[in-house]
Amino acid sequence: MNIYDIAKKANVSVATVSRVINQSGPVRESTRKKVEKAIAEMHYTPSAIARSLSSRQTNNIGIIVPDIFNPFYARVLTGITRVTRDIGYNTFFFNAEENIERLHQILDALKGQNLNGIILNPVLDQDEKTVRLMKELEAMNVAIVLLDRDLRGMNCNGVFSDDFGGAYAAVEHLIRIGHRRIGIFRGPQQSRPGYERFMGYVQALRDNGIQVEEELIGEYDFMLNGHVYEQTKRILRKKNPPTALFTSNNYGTLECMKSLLDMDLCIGKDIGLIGFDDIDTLHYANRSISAVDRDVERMGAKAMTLLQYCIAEKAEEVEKQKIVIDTHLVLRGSEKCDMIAAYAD
Amino acid sequence: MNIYDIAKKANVSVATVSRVINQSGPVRESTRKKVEKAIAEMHYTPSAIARSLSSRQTNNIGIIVPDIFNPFYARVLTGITRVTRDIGYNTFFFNAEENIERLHQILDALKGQNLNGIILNPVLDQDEKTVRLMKELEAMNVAIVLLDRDLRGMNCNGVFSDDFGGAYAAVEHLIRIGHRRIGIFRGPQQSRPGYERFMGYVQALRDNGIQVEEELIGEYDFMLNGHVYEQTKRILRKKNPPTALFTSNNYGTLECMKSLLDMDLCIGKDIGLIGFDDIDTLHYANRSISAVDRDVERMGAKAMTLLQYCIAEKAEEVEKQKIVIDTHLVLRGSEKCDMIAAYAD
DNA sequence: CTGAAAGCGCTTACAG
DNA sequence: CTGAAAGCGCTTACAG
Repeated sequence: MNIYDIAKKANVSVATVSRVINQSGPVRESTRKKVEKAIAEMHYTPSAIARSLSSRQTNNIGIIVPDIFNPFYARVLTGITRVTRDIGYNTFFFNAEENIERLHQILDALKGQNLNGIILNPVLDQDEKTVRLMKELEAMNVAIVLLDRDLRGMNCNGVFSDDFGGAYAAVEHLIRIGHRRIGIFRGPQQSRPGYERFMGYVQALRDNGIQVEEELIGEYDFMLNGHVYEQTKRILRKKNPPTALFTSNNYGTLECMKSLLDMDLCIGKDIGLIGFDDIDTLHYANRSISAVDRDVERMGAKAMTLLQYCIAEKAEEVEKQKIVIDTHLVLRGSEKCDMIAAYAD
Repeated sequence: MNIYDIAKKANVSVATVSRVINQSGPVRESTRKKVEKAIAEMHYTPSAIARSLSSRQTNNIGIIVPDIFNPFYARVLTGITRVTRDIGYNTFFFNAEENIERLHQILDALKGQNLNGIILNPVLDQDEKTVRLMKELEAMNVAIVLLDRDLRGMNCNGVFSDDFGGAYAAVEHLIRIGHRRIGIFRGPQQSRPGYERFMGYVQALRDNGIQVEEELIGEYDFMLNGHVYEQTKRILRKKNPPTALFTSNNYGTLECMKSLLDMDLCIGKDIGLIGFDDIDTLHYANRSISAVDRDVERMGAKAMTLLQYCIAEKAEEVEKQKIVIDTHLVLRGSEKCDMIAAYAD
């Protein structure tokens, strides 16, 4: 069944049927009624495919995340779909699984899809092929918004969080309550969140006259693979161990916590700990960790809203926007350490 | 740029270009080379939309989950996309947010999309409108596979887990180590997982000559909304409280655990606890809970494989398949209780 | 092995 | 306010 069947049944032309369906152009009230009746009686649903082909508008967008299993991205997705559902967009979902080649494949396949826009959480912040593919997509008139992670070599719209400010606030707080030796597990330095969070740490130390010490710096790839677990042990075995630790994402926090617990250290007493990104599940286990938090669903929603704006404007002339979402420090006691309690204000 | 541009450039007809792109029909080697060269030089990507319209094959499928924020579904999604990526399908993602009206909207919108198939995790197991919409979709030749939850009134393919067997094994184990008074928080009884898991509990008790007691049964809607938290308190305040509790999903386990911890009870000592579905995060907090576990990614992958099979067969004559994935009991000590240690074998 | 042409189901100027 | 017709970019018998 197609638009011709409806036209015949309602005794009008397909142009008229199209007009009532899309509310494009004028239709006499009585004609509209007839057409609507025919549509209802025949349970007609217009073909989105045919519509897309002739109108050159798919109303589809693509969302690419690096790891849907990380609750952070599940939350982002919730925020995004909460907006799309209201504006009638459909969402193609892709999980790159933190694999750069997989991302390339996805982007390549997307070229033929005629999408209105893409929200991308890049796997790597620095990757020529990603940039090349994104530029091809952009040239095909698909709007692009970056989320959380940046993409060097590509000036484009994005929604990020105040990674620097969040880390700075956390470390500054640790200093204010008396910590002087603060360790950090930093993320990849070629990635915006990894770099900015580390810079926030460095700046907070400097502003308080504390030297940055190599041996208090651990590094990992933001994954859940035991790196932070091992490094936590190593860093605490040093002759002059830190009294507090700062981790750069939720996975790092989990591993660090596990490591401390396995060493029989009491978090918030024997050692202070603040993470980046809150971990809900821990509240139910009464093991909450202080954290730099942000409204992740809002980030997703903002990204979608920005994308929609870009699609509407379409003019390449429009200034690219970088939206930065605030973070806030949530303190729950895990930041404390008895060893330095005397200094606390 | 379209297929005509390529045809012109390669000095062949569009039919030939189409043949080399799709490897449909014979093409002389030298001709193929010419066409491929033209495609490469012009950076041509065929339009998936136009292709879909003329071939009546979108190669798109839809995935509808009730709540992407629940790690269970994030995992399912991982399993699904791990298969789709290999077979060139694109995935429309929808999050119903446990809202039945939202699901109806989604299903309705999907009618025009010409999907090859849908994997559905229904919001409710019993809902006439869902069934009606699914049947309409089925009539439009879209393949359907149910996941985890069932849909009454609809005979269709599905991938489930052995809810009954898993619950039975858990409760039987509790009995074997000496528990006689075992409480349960059961899920919605109109839902397959809710009902089957409760039946497993009932059967295990009966088979061991233990009476099912109303006052040891709590009920909730599988959501994270405080119901189980409150009921745990209430059930333990009874004159003759249970020595062990069984929860019917991961959210219930979290709330129950929190409630027990807030009452200063030591899980695995003062009271036994087994949940349904494992909660990874708790391992990092050294608060692991024994659980009925299942290979969720595999469930997702199986669902996608089954869907693919249905799409390929297409014949409505093919028998509907209900695949049931095994569960296994993972014991970590939380099931124990000192009060009944004497009975343990 | 290759091409001409109809058709997929819509939208959209254009004419009236 | 309404309709005839071209066009969106492909695929697919059919003919040769």
